[in-house]
Amino acid sequence: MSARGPGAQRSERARNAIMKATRGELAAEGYDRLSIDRIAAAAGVGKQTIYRWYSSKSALIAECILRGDVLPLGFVVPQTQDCRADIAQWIDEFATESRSPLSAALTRAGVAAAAEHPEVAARYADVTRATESALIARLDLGVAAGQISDAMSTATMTEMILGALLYRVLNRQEITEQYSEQLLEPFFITAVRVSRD
Amino acid sequence: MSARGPGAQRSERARNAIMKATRGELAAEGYDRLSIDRIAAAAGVGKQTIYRWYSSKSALIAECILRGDVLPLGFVVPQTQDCRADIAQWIDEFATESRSPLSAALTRAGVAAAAEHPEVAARYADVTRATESALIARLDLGVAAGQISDAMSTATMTEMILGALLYRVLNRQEITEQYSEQLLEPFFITAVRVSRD
Amino acid sequence: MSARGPGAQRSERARNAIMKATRGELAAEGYDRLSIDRIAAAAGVGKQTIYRWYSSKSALIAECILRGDVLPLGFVVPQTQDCRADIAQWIDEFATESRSPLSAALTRAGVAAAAEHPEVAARYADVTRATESALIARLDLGVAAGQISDAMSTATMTEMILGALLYRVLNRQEITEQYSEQLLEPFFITAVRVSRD
Amino acid sequence: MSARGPGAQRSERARNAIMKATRGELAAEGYDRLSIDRIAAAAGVGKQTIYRWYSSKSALIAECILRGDVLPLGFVVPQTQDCRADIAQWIDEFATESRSPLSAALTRAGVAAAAEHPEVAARYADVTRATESALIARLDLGVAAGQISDAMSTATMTEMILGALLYRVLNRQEITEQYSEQLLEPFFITAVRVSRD
DNA sequence: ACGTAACCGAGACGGTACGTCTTGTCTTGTT
DNA sequence: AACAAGACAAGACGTACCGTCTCGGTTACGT
Repeated sequence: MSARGPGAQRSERARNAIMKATRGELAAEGYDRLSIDRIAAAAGVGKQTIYRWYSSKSALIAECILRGDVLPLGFVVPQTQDCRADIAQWIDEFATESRSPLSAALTRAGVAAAAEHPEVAARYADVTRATESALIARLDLGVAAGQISDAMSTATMTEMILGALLYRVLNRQEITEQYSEQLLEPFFITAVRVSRD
Repeated sequence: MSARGPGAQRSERARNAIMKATRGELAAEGYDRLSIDRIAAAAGVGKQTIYRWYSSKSALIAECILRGDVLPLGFVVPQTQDCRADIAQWIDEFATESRSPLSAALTRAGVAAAAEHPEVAARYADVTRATESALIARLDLGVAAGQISDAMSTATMTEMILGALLYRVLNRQEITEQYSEQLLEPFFITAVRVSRD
Repeated sequence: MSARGPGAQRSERARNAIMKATRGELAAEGYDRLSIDRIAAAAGVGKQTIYRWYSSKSALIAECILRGDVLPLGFVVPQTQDCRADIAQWIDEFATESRSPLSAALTRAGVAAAAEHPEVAARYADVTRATESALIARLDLGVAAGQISDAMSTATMTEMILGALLYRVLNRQEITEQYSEQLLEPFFITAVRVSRD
Repeated sequence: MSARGPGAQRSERARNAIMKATRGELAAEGYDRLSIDRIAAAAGVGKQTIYRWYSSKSALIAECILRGDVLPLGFVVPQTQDCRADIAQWIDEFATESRSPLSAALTRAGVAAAAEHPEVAARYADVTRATESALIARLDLGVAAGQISDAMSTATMTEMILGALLYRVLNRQEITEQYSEQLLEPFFITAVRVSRD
């Protein structure tokens, strides 16, 4: 029946159960207060199975983040004609997700973990880098199209946008629609602005 | 004259020693891994003396933040004629402070604590609010003086600036001078920009 | 009259309240689990007032025992013509008292304290010695009257009787009337016995 | 073969080390003043390993008593022709053991624990019951052989003897040879006595 | 009559030990 | 071999008391 050779193969069932349980614990309890025993019990898994694959609590969270289970950054940046609308849509998706208490709790837990542990921060950076790159690429196109001023680096723009969004989540403030819109205001050369000048 | 009933008075020496030791632990170990036993020992204080006044580890960190011992936000925003230079100077001071590993570690620990615990977040907000208000006030003057576009809220500008700065600290990236300068670029109406339009 | 210098006199109210509260704690909680803090609170007294007069928990219990508040040994041994009836009556009084759960608990607590602390044992001995002496004296009269065999020491008889009674209290077994009567059986020369031989 | 599911089996090494360390603490410090932390350290065992198997300090002492580590009652009652000599020998063994300070301290600690905690008292009773039964059985043979008066219950005789012996240990008085001998005097029908009547 | 000294209730202090919880390792038996 | 279960050593957690010290305030002697 089994396609296995000698010795059991790594159980994908166990891996997924661990990830799911970790995500649940992270959301419910936060980063500290998270208990490996509880994760093992919830996943129906022996503790050693966790420690076999993850050397520590931080490594476990790191993997969780890397899989995209924690930070709500997995949205695709659209590529229409309208640069501002594309970025705005990505921000809206993030904002919408962040309004779910569970997702916000996960984000905070992930940030806390990254703040505390360099190894988690490294994984965290892998994920944010992907998102940053996508946003930067889209903004670069906007610069090329003359929709965005080239007076500042698009990388810095991205950090300002992501920074402001995370700042709101960490401070437990809602990311309203108006707020989202305002984030783009300073970067785009608008008709209104041009005409006013 | 005394405002309290009978019984020994609270020892200010103990309180200060606890705060100082807590700060040291935060910087050295981070928020989790922080040990009350070690703080008590370092402060030369009984554990109960800590627990008498702070109901939990989080409450202790919260007080530490409120006293301004953790986040490097205590700088005064200058009030010269040049709005951009004033804000830039505040950012430079923050950036300089953030280059100290100890200060960066403290900031990360504080953010992690705030991310995890609403009560810490509340204290954290008390402190950041003061800084935000000062920056907003200065920016508002800049708007009035026509140095800044009124197309977006100064509060949002402030959050974008602080968000970007914290984002760098959390990601363990240095806040370079160029980065600092770029943060102001999108908000100020410059001669170059005007002429280009 | 007073041999003391200036200053407030010892508060008899406080002393009594402490003794009463100690007795209550002993009966309710037993010897360990007894808390000076709780005694002070129950007595409406500062802790220092307890420590001023009693150097330790044991000294406090010792005083409590010495005042006759703990062991039910304060009964007078009657002196009628009938030695056996006199001793039997004393035993009955002890037995009756020992059936009160509170009194039995106090006795057990006192024995536990004496077993643990030589200083308590010394006070305990002061109290038991008085009782032993009274019983020995009455038994000696019985020996002189030919009612008791002189083949063994009356002191040992007394220890066997008290030992058996305490053994029952410690083991939480009731001291029944039959048991009390049997305790005297081996020591008295009875008509029945003489005639049978 | 195994009656248990998967998982590590209870470590007999740990159990024995705990018992040994508890006995040591009991003798050295007495029942109160006994510290679980110290026992764990002395036994080279985690505290949780103690609490996993013993719900409380009292339960730990109870087990210690049940294993015969505390009360010196493990001697066999001889069965020769001479009942008085048999009982006398058992008493002598107890008396000899009780002269060891360590053994006396253990006895006092055990009695104190039993006096304070019903659960300890129950285990204590399990142990004393075995000894009582053995003594009663031997005394019953003596009654059948006409060496002992049947005027009183042999159970009560046993309690008087054990009570007197414990009374001496608790009061920190030595059990001398004369004292031991006198304990048997009232129960046995001697030639002298018969002739006197 | 008044100051001085010992008392008092209250309660904060530096500590010890508690009993619980979590971590990461190790062992046993099952799949 | 990989797994679930779970015992283990280590040690941090927050709680309860300990015995000492300090705070204001209150007697009650001795001058």
